Amino acid sequence: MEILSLLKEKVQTGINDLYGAEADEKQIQFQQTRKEFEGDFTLVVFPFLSISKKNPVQTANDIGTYISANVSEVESFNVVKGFLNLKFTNSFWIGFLNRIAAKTNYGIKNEGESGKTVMVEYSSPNTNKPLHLGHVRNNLLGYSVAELLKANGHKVFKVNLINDRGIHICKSMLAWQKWGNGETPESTGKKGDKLVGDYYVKFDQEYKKEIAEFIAQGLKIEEAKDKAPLILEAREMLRKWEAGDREVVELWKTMNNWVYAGFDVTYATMGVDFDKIYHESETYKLGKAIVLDGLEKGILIQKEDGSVWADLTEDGLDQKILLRADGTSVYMTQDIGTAHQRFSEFKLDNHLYVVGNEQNYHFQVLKLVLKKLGYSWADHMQHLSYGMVELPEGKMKSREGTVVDADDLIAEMIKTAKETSQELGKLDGYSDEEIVNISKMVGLGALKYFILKVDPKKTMMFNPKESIDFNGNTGPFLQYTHARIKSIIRKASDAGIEVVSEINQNILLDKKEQDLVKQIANYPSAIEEAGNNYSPAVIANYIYELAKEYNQFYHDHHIMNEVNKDVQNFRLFISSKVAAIIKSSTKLLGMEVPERM
RNA sequence: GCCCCCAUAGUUCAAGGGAUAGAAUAGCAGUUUCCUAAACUGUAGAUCCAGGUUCGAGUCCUGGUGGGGGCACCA
Repeated sequence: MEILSLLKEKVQTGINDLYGAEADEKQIQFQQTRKEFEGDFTLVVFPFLSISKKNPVQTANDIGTYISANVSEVESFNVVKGFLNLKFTNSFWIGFLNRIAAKTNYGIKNEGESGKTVMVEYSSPNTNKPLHLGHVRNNLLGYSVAELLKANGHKVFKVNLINDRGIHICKSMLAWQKWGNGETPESTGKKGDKLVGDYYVKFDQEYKKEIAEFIAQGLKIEEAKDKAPLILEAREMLRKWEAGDREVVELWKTMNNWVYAGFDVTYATMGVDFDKIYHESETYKLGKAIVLDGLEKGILIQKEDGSVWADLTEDGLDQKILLRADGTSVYMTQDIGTAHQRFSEFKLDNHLYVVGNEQNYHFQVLKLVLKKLGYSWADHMQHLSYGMVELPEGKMKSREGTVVDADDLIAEMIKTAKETSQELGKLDGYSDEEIVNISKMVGLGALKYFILKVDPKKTMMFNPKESIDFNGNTGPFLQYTHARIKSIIRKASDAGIEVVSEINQNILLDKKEQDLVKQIANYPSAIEEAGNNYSPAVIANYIYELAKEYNQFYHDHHIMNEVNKDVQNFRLFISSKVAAIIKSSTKLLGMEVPERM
């Protein structure tokens, strides 16, 4: 808040006046006053004791006296130990509300306002199997972070780099060729990504059988894995693909298109989108020229077999291969190329990669290699390294059938939302269309909030046996709060009462009302903090606090029955503001909120 | 073997070096002639262990224990 910078300034001059010494800006720490104490903002005075040469209470009293005399917005102060609690005047808070009254998009900056452009890469799936819960976290995070960056005024490009080539795709293709009997999504009624995924699993099963046979014949595991006919065939298929073999390329196109159609459905239900989609089949050769250039300049090294490496041992890391002996690229080479391509194509101030923390080392190396190659923009690459989603029995493993399928999970959430609504009788008398819409909003809202409220960096736990809650600190709680407010506003409107655009300066706010107004005032800084930290969790926590405050206010105060018109106007006004903030903040999490539920 | 990350109520999550470590859920006890009880109120319950730095440590440092991830001419 603007008032905070004013306070900091006054503290500085105050300390100068009182003790004749300069206070370091960093020493001036304001925090929100805790609920159990009287006040709005609190200054921690411990850092000034060496300057004041007095005890904490005396020092706090000195500064408090100075501030309340010199800042008209400060009504009173109190001191608890080394903490100076400042209380603002009633009219300060009313004034604040009147200042934001006309703002239709309070707290949100316009995209482009900051003058910065950011690229956010997220999702980036493989085309050999359907999306699972891990991808869901990635997608929701990527989407939400992109929205947060927009809300902070940046121009944002959302991009997806689809991994549509490589040995894993060939495995699905080969299995389909051998055992598919010409099955298609149409003939089976299966989603394309599911169908292809089934053949990926089929390959693995048959491959394992071959390995087991070889081991029974006395081969070592490594050797068996390397010599199994299926893997040899898959490699041959990859070779043919790279050589442009028509039949293989045709099959590859067909099956990939099945997968894309399936992904599109999942993306659409999750509500995520992209400004641009890259395909690895088109980018995997990028980077080779850059690497060869680096070799020529002596930044990279070449081994006897002709392979090219980056030597990072001086930086405490290993050597990293960048080109194979046969001159082909590896993953890292491609990332070097795509990064270069993007920074050349767009004027990017920042490039964020939303990728799991299992790839921390990869990104560390990527940045380092790019810097060694002399690209200063490498410093503007950020890895949003998010934690894994774990199940009670540990990591999800597709081979062991413990993956939580994205489509199944979403469908389950929507179904539960519908059942819960019906049990509570919430949707009685609603049209089928409304019931479907609201169930979708609530089910997805529960899922999205559940995932996004956790700090992205942390590993999170999901227990499929316990369905995601709809009570307490949940998405539906926020939606319910919104719907309740909308209901009041409708009732008011029916009674001929509209939300006012200015509040009477003379009404007195009680404690609960002040708490609510303070939380409203925190919205812009919550958006900034969430953007700076790439953390939707910051927003999630903020909305929850806001909704909780509102529900308490709602419980204790009447609106329609309030006889004092000014007070009624005020309560209707903050209700409407809270609803607007819930709507705009949940949107940053990719959630929708219903008008009623 | 080497490197990185994590450890908070029974459980799932919060806490920019600052006050008495917050919520939710599960448990217990309540609130509906009153704008939606998917709500509200009360109650009980936690910083892995041992040292250290600091006026002050869940947060920083060292060591240990436990868990996860990475160390491929896979992507």
